[in-house]
Amino acid sequence: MQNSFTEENYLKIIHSLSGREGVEVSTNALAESTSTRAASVTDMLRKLAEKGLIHYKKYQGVRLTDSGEKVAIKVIRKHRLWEVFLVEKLGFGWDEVHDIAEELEHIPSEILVEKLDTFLGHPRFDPHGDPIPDAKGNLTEPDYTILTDIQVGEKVLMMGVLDHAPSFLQHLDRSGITLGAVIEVKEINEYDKSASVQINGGQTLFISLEVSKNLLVQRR
Amino acid sequence: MQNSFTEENYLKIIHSLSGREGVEVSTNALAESTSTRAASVTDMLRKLAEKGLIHYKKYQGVRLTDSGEKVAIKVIRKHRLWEVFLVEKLGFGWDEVHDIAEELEHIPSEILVEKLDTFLGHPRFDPHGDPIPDAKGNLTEPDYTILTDIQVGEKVLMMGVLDHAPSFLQHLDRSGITLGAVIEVKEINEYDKSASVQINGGQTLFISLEVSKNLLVQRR
DNA sequence: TAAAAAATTTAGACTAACCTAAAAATATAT
DNA sequence: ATATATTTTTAGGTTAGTCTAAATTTTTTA
Repeated sequence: MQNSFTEENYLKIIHSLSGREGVEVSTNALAESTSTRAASVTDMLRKLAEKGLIHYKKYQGVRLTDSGEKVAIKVIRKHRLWEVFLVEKLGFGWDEVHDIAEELEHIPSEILVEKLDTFLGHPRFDPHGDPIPDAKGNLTEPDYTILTDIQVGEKVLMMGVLDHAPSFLQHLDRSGITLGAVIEVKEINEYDKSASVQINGGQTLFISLEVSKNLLVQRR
Repeated sequence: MQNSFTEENYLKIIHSLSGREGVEVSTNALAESTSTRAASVTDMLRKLAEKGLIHYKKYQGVRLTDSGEKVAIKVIRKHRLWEVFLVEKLGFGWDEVHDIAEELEHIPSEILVEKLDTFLGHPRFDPHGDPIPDAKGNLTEPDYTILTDIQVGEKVLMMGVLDHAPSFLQHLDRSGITLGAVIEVKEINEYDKSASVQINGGQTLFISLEVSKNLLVQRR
């Protein structure tokens, strides 16, 4: 039995909100993320539970079943592959692709996804540094560190972002902070935790705590 | 105001059923093509008329308005561009792409279509030989001739198909009849109008009237 | 630990797109 | 030209996904 566009979205959002440990997701959190009302979420949760896609006990929050997890990961795989296509092949900016990929991710056709994956050369990461699950549904989260956890003097590689908002990504573009950039933390301001960082051994710039909190980096 | 997936489909089908002269399309024909019941079609026609997308008088059949025509042509442009993508870039066969393109054609984003068009090198025809409308909505039908109108002794170029059914296309594949092939009509059987044709100056084969009726060719 | 606040669910409605059955309009045939 | 057949529309209903308002459960606070 096929899942609807809307059902797929709920599963994807439950996946992302429940994090790596598969923690319970609240009705209100889902209402917020789906831009609907809590009452609508409750209706949908009952349906998803009946289909065996989520574990759901009234008032207790919700968690994906193995079968729900599978569906969610397939959607995420499609989303991220399409994002690669849009950026690498069509020349979109990383700040422009999210909404279009939200639509493309629901196109149903296993063969399409696999041919797209091959066409793109089996990319491991999407344009925001998020890992792309493989065809079997294996999704291995890289051990990224948030920039706020990096000490003064350390040199790290910029590997991803937590916030995918266009305005944030555009801000990074203007600062010259791209995936793969080398970031050296020169100084941290005790008062507001803003940082002074050097990009690729060149330009030094100040970044606010808000920005640091959303940058995923890797020690080398 | 945005049109729904379903509305776009009705407009596209009205376009194709009303042919080049913009003839009236009947409710029953639409019910057939949309795989719904006539009563459902009537509901949708009332809605499309209210939106100014069709001319509709009860019991009189239906015709696209200029604004409906614009929407239909945009959908057709997207459908055909995606088909080119699926065949040229992803390696699908021309018999495999229709259903997937039916989904992709409804992805909303003007920029996406234009970037896709550029990526594909502004193709003029889709994998079945159908012309692709340009960004301004100009759709010029080439002057194809149906193979049944070709006389014995004439040499023509295979340029398109009327029937897009996978089984028909696969039959052509097995016969070596591809777009661009040179077809020379060697003989026409008076009794059943089947023909004997030579492909690319090589193999000679017999094709039934049913096949001839669905082959679009061009005199040179 | 009882009262207040917050979160969640239930009840009842709405819209889009579909359905069946019956009525009305148009077309065909005698 | 009237009777019959066909086509189309109307009437009333269904499902998915949403809503608001009210009721219920859980959590927090005093």
